[in-house]
Amino acid sequence: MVRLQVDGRKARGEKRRTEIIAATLRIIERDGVAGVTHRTVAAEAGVPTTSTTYHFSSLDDLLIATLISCARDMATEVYWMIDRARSRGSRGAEEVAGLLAEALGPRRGRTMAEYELYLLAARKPELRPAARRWLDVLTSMVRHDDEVAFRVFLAGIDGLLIQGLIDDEPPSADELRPVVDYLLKPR
Amino acid sequence: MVRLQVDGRKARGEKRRTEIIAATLRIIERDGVAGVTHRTVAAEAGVPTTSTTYHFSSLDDLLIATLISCARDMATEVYWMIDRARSRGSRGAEEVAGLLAEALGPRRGRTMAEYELYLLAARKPELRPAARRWLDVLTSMVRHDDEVAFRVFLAGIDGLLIQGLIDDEPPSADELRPVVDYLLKPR
DNA sequence: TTTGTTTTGGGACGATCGTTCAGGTAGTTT
DNA sequence: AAACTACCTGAACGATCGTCCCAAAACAAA
Repeated sequence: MVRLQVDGRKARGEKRRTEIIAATLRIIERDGVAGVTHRTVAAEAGVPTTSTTYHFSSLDDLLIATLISCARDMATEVYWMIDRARSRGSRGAEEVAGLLAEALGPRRGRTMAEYELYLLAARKPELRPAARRWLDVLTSMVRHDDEVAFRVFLAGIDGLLIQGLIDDEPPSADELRPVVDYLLKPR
Repeated sequence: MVRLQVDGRKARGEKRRTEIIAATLRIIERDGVAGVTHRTVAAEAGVPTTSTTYHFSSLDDLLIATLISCARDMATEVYWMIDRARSRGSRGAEEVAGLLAEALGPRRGRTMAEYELYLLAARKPELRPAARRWLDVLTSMVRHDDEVAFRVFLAGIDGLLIQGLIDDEPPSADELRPVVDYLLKPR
């Protein structure tokens, strides 16, 4: 018989799976990948310890699933960033500078988590497609009048973010805007 | 009595201390910060486990000492890079592109270790001065005709490195040169 | 030599780790 | 109803972890 509704058991399982992933991401934001254990994740998600081993065959599996999910979110955020920046025309730099300041301020933990994905992907090849996704989204959305300038822009964004993470105080959008302007200015 | 020679015991201790730090760095290059334990470090250095706890009051202390030492090496390397790039005049871009390709190729493990320092420094404020040292060296050595262009250059270098770490194959100096050229070209 | 200081290293403690297992529950199919 | 499947979970195992303790060795100062 063809069932239109999904198996209720599988539905609950899938829901818990995503809850565990969300809890893992919260822990990475707070304590880094080093803080991720079956027990800390289970406690954060409010589930028994064995639940994380049931839904993920190993701790590595859990980490990989979490960071892939994180990368997917990042890609869609980049998508909407481009969309907004376009609608603001020549003030795209302001939009970008604002988002960078946000990534280094209120969303600092998330940004650190994303760069831990980067480094984990450097060591685990299976994570690289996920880590590259936001780069791919940007590349596919932007017109390439100048390939080199575009690569400089991508590298500059990454560099500003990672350098901003070790500043004692997160840089403001006003401090970032001239640099972003320089990055976006055609020549 | 004033002794010109150092205490032989302290000398040996200091030597073993640096050996432990070197072993720790090798482990970070190979397995990342996650692979660092008192026992793995001791085995790599060929010393008993308790030796690492004697010379470093905690595992955190060992990590901090290692990454500070790593940052100091990086700063002196940057110093000589600038020196060589200057002596090559307008071909400084070639020098920089070559060093980037080297950092992403043969010295890939070391580069990953350096960025793990970055992320550790993002979470541990006491590491930030060490992590910023190579930026400071560059900043102090280079004439600031254009502050913004210089900041773009620094960010671009960082971005190229971290993006190169998740490439399936490390980029060659030839691929990097146009981007570095664009970064260095005055306007 | 005697006394004091620093380094060395074997052994062990309690804590925490990843993972397994077996029994129990809830939902689906026949 | 029974049979089957998928999810849940408490308990526990062996391994490994950071760290401490203490006696021996090496060296310096008296």
